[in-house]
Amino acid sequence: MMPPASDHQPLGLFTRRLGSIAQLSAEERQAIESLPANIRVLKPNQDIVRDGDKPSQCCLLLEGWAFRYKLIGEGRRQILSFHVPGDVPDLTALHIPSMDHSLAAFTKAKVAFIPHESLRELTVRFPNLAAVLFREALIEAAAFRQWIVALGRRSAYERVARLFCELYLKLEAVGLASMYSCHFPITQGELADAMGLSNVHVNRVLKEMRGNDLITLKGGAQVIHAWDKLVHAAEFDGTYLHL
Amino acid sequence: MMPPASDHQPLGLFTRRLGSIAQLSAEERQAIESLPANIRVLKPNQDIVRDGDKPSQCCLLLEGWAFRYKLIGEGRRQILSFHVPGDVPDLTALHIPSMDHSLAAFTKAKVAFIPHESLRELTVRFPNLAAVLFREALIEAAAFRQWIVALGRRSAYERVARLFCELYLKLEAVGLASMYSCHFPITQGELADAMGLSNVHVNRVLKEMRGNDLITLKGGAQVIHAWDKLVHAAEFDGTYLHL
DNA sequence: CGGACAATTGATCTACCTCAAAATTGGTGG
DNA sequence: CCACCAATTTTGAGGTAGATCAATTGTCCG
Repeated sequence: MMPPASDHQPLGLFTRRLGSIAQLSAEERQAIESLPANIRVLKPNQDIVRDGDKPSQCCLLLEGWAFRYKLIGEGRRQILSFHVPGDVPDLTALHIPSMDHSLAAFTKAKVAFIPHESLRELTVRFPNLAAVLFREALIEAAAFRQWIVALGRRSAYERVARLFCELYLKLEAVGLASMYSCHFPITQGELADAMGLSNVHVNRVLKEMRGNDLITLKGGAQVIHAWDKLVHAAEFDGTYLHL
Repeated sequence: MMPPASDHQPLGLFTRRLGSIAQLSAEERQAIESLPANIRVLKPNQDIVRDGDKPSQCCLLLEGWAFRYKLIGEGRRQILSFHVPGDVPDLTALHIPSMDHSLAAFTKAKVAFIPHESLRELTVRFPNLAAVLFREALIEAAAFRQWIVALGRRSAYERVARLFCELYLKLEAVGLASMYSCHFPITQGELADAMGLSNVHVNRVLKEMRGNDLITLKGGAQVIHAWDKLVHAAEFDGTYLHL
C-alpha cells in the first residue's frame, strides 16, 4: 500500500511513479524532489486547465482523482481519461502550447503545480528523465487508442467492463485498490460521458452486470466479484498500461 | 508542392517534417540525414508491424499512405489513424517495447526503416531532437483525443465530416492536396472501420453530403466543394494538428 | 471480356436514446 | 436524531440512428 503523499515531501510520489517506469539515479531522484512545487487543494469538478488555455505549469496529482474532458455543441461532453495520484495529467502542455481539452479535479483533490520552466531545466540536465517522461506520454497515448477501439467497435456492456478493468489496475498500482475492491466516485452520468452512452443505458448495463455477478457498486465503492469474467467480457488485455 | 522523396536523400523528408515543428541546426539536419535507412516498397494492406510485435526499427513513410488498426473479436476492426508521407507512424515503439495495435501500408507505399538504436543515439547526441520527437508524439495523442470525442459524442455525419477536414489539412501540409482536392484512396468500408460505423451507413452519409454539395468522391479523388460548410458541420478546429 | 471488388439501394431489425416520473441515497442544518 | 433537499439511481414507454441482410449495379483492371 502506498501511504498518502506527505506535505514535507510531496514530490516523493513523483519519483516513485517515475521510478516504477525506469531506473533513477540518486542524483535524478534528488533533482526531482527539489523541484519547486505549489501545493493546492481543489474542490470536486474544479477546473485545473481549460480548453484553449496556455498553461505555464504542470499539475502532479497527489490525492484524489482528476479527469480530462471536452465540451462540444449542444451540451455534449466526452470524458477522455480518469487520473489517479502520481499522474501528471497535463504533461502534454509541456511541449504543446495550447490545450485542446480541459482538465479538472474529479473528487476533492490535492495537487502540486510545477513550473514548465523547472521541468524543462530538469530534462536538459537529465536526458534520461526526458526519456522517462516521453515514455509516460506514450503509455497514455496507448490508453487513448484502447478507448477509441472501445467506443468505435465495442458494445456498451463491453465498454463499461473494459473501463472497470483499466481503472482497477491503475488504482491497484498506486495502492488505492486491493482484493478487487476500491473507492469508486464515478456517477452513472459521468460513466455515460466517458463511454459515449446515455446515463439511462449505463444504468441498465450495470444492472445486467450485477445480474451476472460481475460487480457491485454501492456507496461510492466498487467490488469486482469475478475478475476473470470481467476481463473476458471486456476482451481486456492490460499490457498497454505497462504497469 | 512537395516533390516526391528522392532515393538519394530519402531522409530529407524527415528533416523537412521535423524542421516544420522546430528550428533545426545544420548539424542536427546533417545527423538526421545520415541516419542509416533501409528503403522498401510495400503493397497495399501489407503489414509493417503487428499487434504484439516488439520491433527494433521505426518506419518513416516516404510515399503513399499507411494506417494503424486493431483487430478484436468476431472480425471487428477499428482503424486508429491514417498516415501520410513524412509521418513516423510507429515512433511509439521507440520507448514502449510491445505494440498494442498493428501498422500497415494503406496504398502501395515506400518506407524507410531506421533502427531504434540509431534513433536513440541521435536523441542522446541532440537532446533538442528528442524534444521534437516528443512533441510529435504529443500532437498525435491530441489527434487521438479528437477521434475519441468524435466516436463518443458525434453523429455519423459529423464524424465523417471531421475526418475529411483532418485528412485534407494533413495532406495539404505535405503538398498532397491543394485547391480543396486530393487523391483519396479510402473505400467506404475502410471509412466505416475508422468511424465506428457500417459500410452501408457510411454510404448513406456520403450520399447526404453529396446532396448538401459538401464533397464529391469519385475515382479515388476527393473534392471539397464547401470547406466552410464542412468545417461547420464537423465543428472542426484544426488547432490540435499544430501544422 | 470476365472477374473481383466497391458502391448503392431496399427492407427490416435492434441497441441505444429521449422523455418523464418514481424511488433511493447522501448530506445538511436544525 | 430527524426532516428535508438535491443529486443520483432506477424503471417504464416509445422513438431513432444506425446495424444487418440481401440484392443489384457500377468500376476497374488484367
